[in-house]
Amino acid sequence: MRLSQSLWQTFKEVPAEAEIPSHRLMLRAGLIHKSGAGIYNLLPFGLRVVQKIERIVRDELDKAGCQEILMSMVTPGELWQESGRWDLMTEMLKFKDKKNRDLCLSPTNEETVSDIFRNIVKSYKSLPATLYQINTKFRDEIRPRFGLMRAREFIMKDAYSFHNDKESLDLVYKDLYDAYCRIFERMGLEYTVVEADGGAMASSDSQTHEFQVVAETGEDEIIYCAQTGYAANIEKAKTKRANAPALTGDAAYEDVATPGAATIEAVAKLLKIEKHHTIKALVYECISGEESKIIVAFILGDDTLNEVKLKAVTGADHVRAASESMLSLVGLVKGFIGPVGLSEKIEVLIDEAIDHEGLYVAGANKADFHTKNIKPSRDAIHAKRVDLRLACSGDLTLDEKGVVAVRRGIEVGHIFQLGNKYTKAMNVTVSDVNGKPMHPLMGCYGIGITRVAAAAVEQNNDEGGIIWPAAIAPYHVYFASIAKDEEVSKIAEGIYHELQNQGLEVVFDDRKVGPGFKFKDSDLLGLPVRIVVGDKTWKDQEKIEVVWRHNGEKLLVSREELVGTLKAGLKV
RNA sequence: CGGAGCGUAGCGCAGCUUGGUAGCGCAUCUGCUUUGGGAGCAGAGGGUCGUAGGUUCAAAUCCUAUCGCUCCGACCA
Repeated sequence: MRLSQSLWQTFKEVPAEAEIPSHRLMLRAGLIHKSGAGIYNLLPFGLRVVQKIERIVRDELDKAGCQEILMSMVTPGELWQESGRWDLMTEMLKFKDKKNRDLCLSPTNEETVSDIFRNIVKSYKSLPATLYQINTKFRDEIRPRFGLMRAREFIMKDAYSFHNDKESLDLVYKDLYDAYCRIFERMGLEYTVVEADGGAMASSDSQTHEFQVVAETGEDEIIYCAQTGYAANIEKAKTKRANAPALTGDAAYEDVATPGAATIEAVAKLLKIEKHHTIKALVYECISGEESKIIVAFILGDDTLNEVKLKAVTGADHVRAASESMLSLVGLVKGFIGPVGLSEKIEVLIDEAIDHEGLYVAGANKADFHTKNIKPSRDAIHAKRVDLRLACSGDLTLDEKGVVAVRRGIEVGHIFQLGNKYTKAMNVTVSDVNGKPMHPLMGCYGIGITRVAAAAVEQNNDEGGIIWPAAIAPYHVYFASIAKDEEVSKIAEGIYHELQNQGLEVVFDDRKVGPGFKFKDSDLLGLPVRIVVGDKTWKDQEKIEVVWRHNGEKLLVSREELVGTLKAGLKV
């Protein structure tokens, strides 16, 4: 590919809108172009990256026995009404056609694939079956951001499997898990597989894993233990607190005056105790459908509540902190809420990190008073013990064999066991061995293709620009011809053709610009290797300069050695 | 949806306080000279100052409304 005849423009200056490295660099390197909030066009080099990613995904999924299909991007609303998600999926872009029929742009495709499946598959003998597609998705995110990282329109690979029983689902789930590992390994990305929360997609107790590309700018927090290998999304992570023993004894509880001490900080200071010897009350409004109820959650004074866990425990669709007016409505005094003397009508949860036999200080349920020597097993008998605390750096794993740390990650893949949630809702049945209808079990498996491209840049860049892993780089070689001499220019032309004939993907920079300009563009675009043919090195020693982008290693090779050197380094 | 900020040439910005001929750098085009880390000189093209009202002799500038974009939060498979 000749740059002199290509549509490619790089930018020295960064568009003000771009905040994170991948977004900045992809704009500057001329890979993408923005049309609107969260809506991007892929330019030639950007598209090639996406195609490279897709090729790896297809290859591994086909090997894993999946079949590719292509589902319509526009879906009839009735399918979503059937599954009950028409009103639940708030980020779905809905519209009507000329005949006033409901339609939407697919944010995901469980409904469509179920519809296909129920119309085609009749027997248990056809199972298991796994279908996938690589297609554009549209999610009308409340806040799109970071370029391709969280765009509204994006390309996703989504796969769906159908099974007769749990064993079959487990097997295919494992196959896809392994395929995903191979996919991200082949792409040259540093990733972690973490346990995750099923969220709105599946129930919270179903098996689900996220594939997270490790990067500082990631939107997700991951709890990771180097010693034991434990890894989980912080939303899901279960850990143990380290070194925070409770006070012990048998003293009866008693109220103490704590005027104005409405925060844990103030109470601990006033009573000269550790924060983890206090119990903090958090009041939440838990909303399920039309109904909402008030729940009081107790956690240790210096812990943070994990709202995803709360949501899972209460089975609510949404949880949110209760407003002050709601507190007074149910007779709670903000800043002085505690388990003793609390109305039995209020549902109470107590975190497992609180020692049931320990002694704690908590609010006395009246202004300016706290209660000390509260022993949960004796004094908080209405409270249901559940895991609510947000894991944090320094915690121990549950088996106490390792210490965990927090990392940030970009979720590039997510696999779920859906069970029969959708096959039931959509009435998908096949005949079982006895000829009776049964609802197959489902699994679903996603990879954000365009997000992978952004994540790869996020993980691999320096001051000069992008450093593409060879497997997903738009081209293999950046060939800067900086020859002025006509003879040497001809040699460069010859080398360009030779490389192409050898199957190497070459960007031939034959533009009439200075060498510095070409080197800067080369670094910015970030192809794995740059070669340079110039008058000096060629005329003096008939050598070609080879520079590897990832480590800056520079060497001079002869024309005979060139192809071998490149192929060995690129592993192609 | 709550909070903050920004809309002036393709990109980055100045001008706005105190109303009076729309500017700078990069990019683009032409010519000449250059060529191993974003070259130099000379010249050129490109903007109804987001949009719509209003105030005024006069609005990029003041007022009102509206649209768009970005960031933080809420939210998010």
